[in-house]
Amino acid sequence: MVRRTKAEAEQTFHELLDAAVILFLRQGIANTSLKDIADLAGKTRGAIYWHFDNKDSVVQALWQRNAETYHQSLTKMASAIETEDPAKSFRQEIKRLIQNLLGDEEFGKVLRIVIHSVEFTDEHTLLQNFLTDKKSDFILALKSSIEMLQRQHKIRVKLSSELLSQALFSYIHGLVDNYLKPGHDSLDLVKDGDVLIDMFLDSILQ
Amino acid sequence: MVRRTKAEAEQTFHELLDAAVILFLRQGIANTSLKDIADLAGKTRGAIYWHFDNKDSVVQALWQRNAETYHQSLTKMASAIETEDPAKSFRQEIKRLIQNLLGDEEFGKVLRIVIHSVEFTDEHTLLQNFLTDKKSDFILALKSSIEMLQRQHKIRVKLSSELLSQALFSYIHGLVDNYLKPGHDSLDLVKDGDVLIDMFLDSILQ
DNA sequence: GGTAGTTTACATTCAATGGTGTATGTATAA
DNA sequence: TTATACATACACCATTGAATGTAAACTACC
Repeated sequence: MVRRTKAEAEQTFHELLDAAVILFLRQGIANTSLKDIADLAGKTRGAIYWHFDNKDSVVQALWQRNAETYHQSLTKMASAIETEDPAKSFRQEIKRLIQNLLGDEEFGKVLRIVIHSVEFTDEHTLLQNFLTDKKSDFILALKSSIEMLQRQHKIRVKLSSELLSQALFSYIHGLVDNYLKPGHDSLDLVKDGDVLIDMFLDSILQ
Repeated sequence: MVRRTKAEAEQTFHELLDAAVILFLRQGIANTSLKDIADLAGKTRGAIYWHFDNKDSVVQALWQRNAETYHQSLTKMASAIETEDPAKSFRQEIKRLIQNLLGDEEFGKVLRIVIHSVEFTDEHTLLQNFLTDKKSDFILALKSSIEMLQRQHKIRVKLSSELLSQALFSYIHGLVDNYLKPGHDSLDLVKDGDVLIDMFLDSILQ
């Protein structure tokens, strides 16, 4: 009924996203209608269509709100480890990545949604391409870092940077997936994250 | 119109599943209606509701048709590696697991569907529980095998069997996920699967 | 600095469709 | 003759996107 101030509008934007997170986690993306989200946020679908194009764009907005900054810092990993002891810095960066996930609950929720509720099919949607690009960014950052370490002879394995980055990404992704998946015989990254990362890195780093 | 013979009925059962696979991979589970499946199979929804309870039960039937035997053999891993050289057998079993995936296209497709199209949410569905149990079976098989190897002092890392099995599962799952995900800068398990498995196992096996 | 005009931030309504589960029909195999 | 393997028909609701309405916030102007 009432036109809101710019600040209020931004708040409804966030309230809509907050509601979406709750419902996506609880009942999945496919099983959540835009009306569900609007209802929980105390708004109408009109508000949703004002702020977003459709359901996929809600998910994308969630990423940009709660994950994009972490993702950005991640893509700068290669230059971040140009220190006296790049191998050690590399270790730290990987662990920091996990710590970000553990320390920021909302980030974890968005990751859960993106990993466990977004369908990846042959007919790519805009959202799929968006997320696939994020994955590529991550792998590329790992690859650049690994190449830098290789030049400094800090890598003991004789595999290509391409393969090593894929392997490391797969491992991290697997750990995170396993950690975030509901149904709790999952693993406890809080307790064991550092050890698990160290184990893997020990096998490839000098 | 016509009542089919038992063999014909079994064939439509498979034709329905085949159509479901195609559509699930192409456009996702959520975006595929039962009518879509029936149409592609040249049947009607009546046929689907005769053979299955709902869409989720179609997915479950897919698993049972194309993945269950592999899964079964997998759960017997612990006893399968009770050989002269259990560490070597363990390596082989893990690699054989990957080879199964690479060698059986239909198995790969079902894995893709299960990994990339089934939503995992807080409100568990029957299908989710079904699949989560399969995951647990896998991890348990790894754990038993690892404990057996530990008793024979074949494990060099000092981590618990629980942790090691979670780590190995995560790695394998991550590799497979990465391999099966569409959008091809993915890794090539056909070429590099063995090397990637060896690298990981080298770091934990004597 | 008050006011007319414009845009914003939604709410409401509309139109159309699609999808599900079930119930019922039916020819044939068993 | 009965149960099977579907096809057909029925009833119903959910969801989407767009179109329209609207009051208040903001802007421009005198």
